Amino acid sequence: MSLEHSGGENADSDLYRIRHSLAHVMAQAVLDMRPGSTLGFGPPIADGFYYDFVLSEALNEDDFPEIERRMRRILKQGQRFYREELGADEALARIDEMGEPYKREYAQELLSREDLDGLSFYRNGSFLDMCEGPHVDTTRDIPRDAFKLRSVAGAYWRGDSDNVMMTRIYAWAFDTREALDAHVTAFELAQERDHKKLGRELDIFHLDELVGRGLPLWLPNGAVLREELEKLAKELEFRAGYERVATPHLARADLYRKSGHLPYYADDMFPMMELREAGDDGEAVKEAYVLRPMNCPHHHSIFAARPRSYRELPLRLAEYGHVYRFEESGAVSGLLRVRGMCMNDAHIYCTEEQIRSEFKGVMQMYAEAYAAFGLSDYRVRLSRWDPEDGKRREKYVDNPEAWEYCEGIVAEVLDDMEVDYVDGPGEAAFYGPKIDILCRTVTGREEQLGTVQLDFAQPGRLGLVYVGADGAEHTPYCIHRAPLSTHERMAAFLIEHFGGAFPTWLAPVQVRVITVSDQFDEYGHAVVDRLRRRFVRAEIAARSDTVSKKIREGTTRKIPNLLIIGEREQADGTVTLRRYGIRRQQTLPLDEFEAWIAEQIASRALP
RNA sequence: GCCGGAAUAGCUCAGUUGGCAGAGCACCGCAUUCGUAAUGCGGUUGUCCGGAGUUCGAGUCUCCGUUCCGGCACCA
Repeated sequence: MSLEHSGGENADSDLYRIRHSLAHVMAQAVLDMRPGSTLGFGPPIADGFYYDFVLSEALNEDDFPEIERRMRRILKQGQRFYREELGADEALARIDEMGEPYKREYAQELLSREDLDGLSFYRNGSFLDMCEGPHVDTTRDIPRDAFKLRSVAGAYWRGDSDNVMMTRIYAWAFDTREALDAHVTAFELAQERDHKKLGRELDIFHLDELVGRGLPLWLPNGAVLREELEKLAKELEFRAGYERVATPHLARADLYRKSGHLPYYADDMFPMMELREAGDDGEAVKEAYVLRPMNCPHHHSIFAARPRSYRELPLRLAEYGHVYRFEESGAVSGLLRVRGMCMNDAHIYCTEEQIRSEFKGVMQMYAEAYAAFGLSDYRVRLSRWDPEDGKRREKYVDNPEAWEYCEGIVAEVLDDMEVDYVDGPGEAAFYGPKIDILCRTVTGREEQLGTVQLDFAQPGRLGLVYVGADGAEHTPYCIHRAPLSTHERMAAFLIEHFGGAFPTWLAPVQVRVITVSDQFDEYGHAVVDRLRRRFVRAEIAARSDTVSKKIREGTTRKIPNLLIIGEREQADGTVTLRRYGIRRQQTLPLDEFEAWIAEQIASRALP
């Protein structure tokens, strides 16, 4: 059994043994219910375990109570775990007896790969598994009330889509019932922050079957988020010496042929638009266009539009560019994976000497942007090519020296800046290594947010050159970067990160005025007018509801600042401020509030 | 794309063996003019995801498709 999934637990720990043993117990229960099923892997994971099966008859979540019942019965029986070590031939014979084709495949691989003399097996009750262990002594050592089956899912044998699709049953497992309950409660609480749920409740985006899968409609509140993100990016990029460009969402297919994208990525693009013309021998394609899946060829075309001098470098071309990718149907999800998106893109054309400082500049931009969100829970990955991976080898530009050189530069930058990072072999772009910023969604899935990529291939392929100080032509390097990812993915993360309670600078509605009765609406409107004149997104709750009702409504909409206005406030020219999540409120002169909120917004203060 | 599940009002959901499509919230109207998380009364709201089939009769059963959810694979 694979021990790759240590689940954050030491393999010798009690919890690891419990989870690992429960996987066997669950497999025993499932095999009892579905005789003739065969086994894949069944490792412990971060919050429990799973086991993969090729089932003789499908199972679904309705079967969970029965599986759990059988598991508890096994635990009660106190089945002892027996370890047995067999020599290579004996082991294979044993697996054949078991009738486990996938276990046999893996056993053979282990025996050939790892110079092992034999393999170990564990038996408990009627269940026998090829497994390295360790396990508990008896099933009585496993708490009966600290596990819970979670979901049933499909998973390819050994993670390869060319292999059989197995059925994976996930379960939570802990060492006490309290730990399990705490985990389940935390999980359910996290579901409340799901960007799909909050996106609907807070009127941020809408998905319409008729518009198309993966093509979100941004509602007024969502459009504000986009604008604020774009404002932030433009400020950071302006200060860092970027120039803005604007380019069309589509291009002639020839552009993508020349860039080399088309032959390799046609399947991931929307189908080509072909303009046909009648001729002598029927219709012929006159022109073909593609919806662009990336902005680079457009920006490269701007670079190539006229002769470039080394004096212009580094040339930094920035654009929030719309791109369209035909993501596979099963991949599309909320705002996280979409088919039409708007990317915080830029391409930096530079000399070899400038690579390091430009890369550093982009890394600093990340740090500044993420600090503005208070986003600190992310991992940095150095994404390299993997020349060993035969299946993927063809997707990389074949130039081992360039790979080695560029990966060296990127690693050097990270080391120089003392950034902690994880290694990501096989995660590179086809044209070069990259640094990716990975964040976790509320459901625990890790996704790539920002990226910086060092491209040693495309400029040459497209014939981009600049004239150097020596009067000769040179090929520039290109850095592709998207620190703020796409609006879609960034918004998804920020919605979950803030649980929908955005800081004032980012909030769709920054201030809502609540009048105690409509006698004070006139003053309320005056307050709103003054705030709006300073570009504060303020509105008035002008309904004849009770104050309680309006406060409840403002709070459930997670509006950061509620202003209560009644007789006292009107008489004194003050407002009473009730901030989101803070029960204590304060009354202050309107002037003072105006200055305060302007400062909150300008400084992008966090709550 | 693959495995499993789901789709009923704007939202959350109920709908029995196939027999008149419902509730709460939201929305609209009227009354209320209110000081800190739901004022009262009344009303509107439907391609029961789409198409085909079975049936005297389909929200309910069957088939095909679409979309969504949980995963896997993919993510230039």
